[in-house]
Amino acid sequence: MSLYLRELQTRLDDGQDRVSSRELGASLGLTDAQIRKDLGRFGSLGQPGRGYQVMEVLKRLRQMMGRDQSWPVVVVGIGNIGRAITSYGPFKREGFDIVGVFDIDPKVVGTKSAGRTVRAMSDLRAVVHEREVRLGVMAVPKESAQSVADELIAAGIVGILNFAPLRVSAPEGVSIVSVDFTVSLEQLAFQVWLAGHTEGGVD
Amino acid sequence: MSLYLRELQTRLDDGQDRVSSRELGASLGLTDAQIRKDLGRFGSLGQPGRGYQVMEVLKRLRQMMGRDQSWPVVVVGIGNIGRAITSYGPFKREGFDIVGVFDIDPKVVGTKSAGRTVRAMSDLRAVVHEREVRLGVMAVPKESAQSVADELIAAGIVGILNFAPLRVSAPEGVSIVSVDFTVSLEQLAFQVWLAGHTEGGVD
DNA sequence: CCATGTGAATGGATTCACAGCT
DNA sequence: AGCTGTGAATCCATTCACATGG
Repeated sequence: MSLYLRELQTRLDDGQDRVSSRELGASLGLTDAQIRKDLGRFGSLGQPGRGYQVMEVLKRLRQMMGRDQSWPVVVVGIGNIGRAITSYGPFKREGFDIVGVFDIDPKVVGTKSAGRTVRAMSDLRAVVHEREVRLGVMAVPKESAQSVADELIAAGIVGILNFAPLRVSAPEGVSIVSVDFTVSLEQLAFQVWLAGHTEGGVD
Repeated sequence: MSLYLRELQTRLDDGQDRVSSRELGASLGLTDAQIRKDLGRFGSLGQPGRGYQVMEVLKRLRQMMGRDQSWPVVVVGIGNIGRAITSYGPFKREGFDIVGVFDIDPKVVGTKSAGRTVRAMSDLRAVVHEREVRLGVMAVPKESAQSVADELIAAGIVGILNFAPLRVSAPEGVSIVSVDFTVSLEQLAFQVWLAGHTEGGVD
């Protein structure tokens, strides 16, 4: 769904002010009817015969998705992935503000990552409360993932972006979204494998 | 679907030799019927009254998904994400073998990443042909993403794992899987936002 | 005439329910 | 009893088709 935001933003940057469902569909790989259904959920924004006004829709979409505000974020686990995350440029532009980076390893605490000093987990609760942080990015090895998740939740975090290759469990009211590189690569390998085995015809 | 592989592998490592659809469902967040339907697609592997033999299913699943072989992989773009990828441990275990790392930036070419020397794009074709590589990981800025993708495809790559925040287009027969951190974070933010706004009741 | 919004139709996936095996 | 495999029923999402408005 946030793909809409990206596409509309791009078109706005290009100076486009109106767009039809057919155009959007072509860019996003969807049918025009699908676009209209999706946008229709946020109210009637389009003008029959003219299409949608990019700026209007963008504004409304951000509003509806709570994206008209800036989201403070904490990052836990400053290994290779954690460093990549803390220095990932696009976040800021999209309204995500990294307000603290943490690690459980005392050897890492005190070092810098993308200009930010890595803090100890004992500081987590204070930062979360002070900055009213609701989102946390967790880039730790799978062995410590569940316990770190528990710490995050205990500190008041209610949404975790998890990079560890396992399903972390969380109580009702806490959202988890996982990114798993291996799973993504496997999906890709499967698609490729399928493409190479369907020409011959599977049963 | 590859979540099955991961879960079953974990259970095998724990010394478990049989598993029921209900157990698997609980771990993966699916119903038992769903598990049976899915596994049933690969033939009748379960024994009524006894469940599934973990090793059997694992073997069969790998076979059916083309995962009984090792997949050579090239990585293009040795920035923060590229480095995280090249040093990401779980890949090797799951049968993905990084056989070459590349970058378009001459300043990066010749440096080392996770023990591997970064090579110039001009070497790409030779490596792909020699090692019969079909999969490529692309961790480059979005400005160069499409052109790098084209180079990969021209070199013979038929599956690209894309980390750039845009839809790269590819000809028929080439698979693209995208990982977009911002989109993932936005999904999370949306879920959290939703959870905080549905108790009060949306229209 | 072009494009939206929306009820109806379609298709696919998930769930139910149960027969049959151990 | 416990659990699989599978047709039937159900649900959800996408697509179609068209009436309506610019």
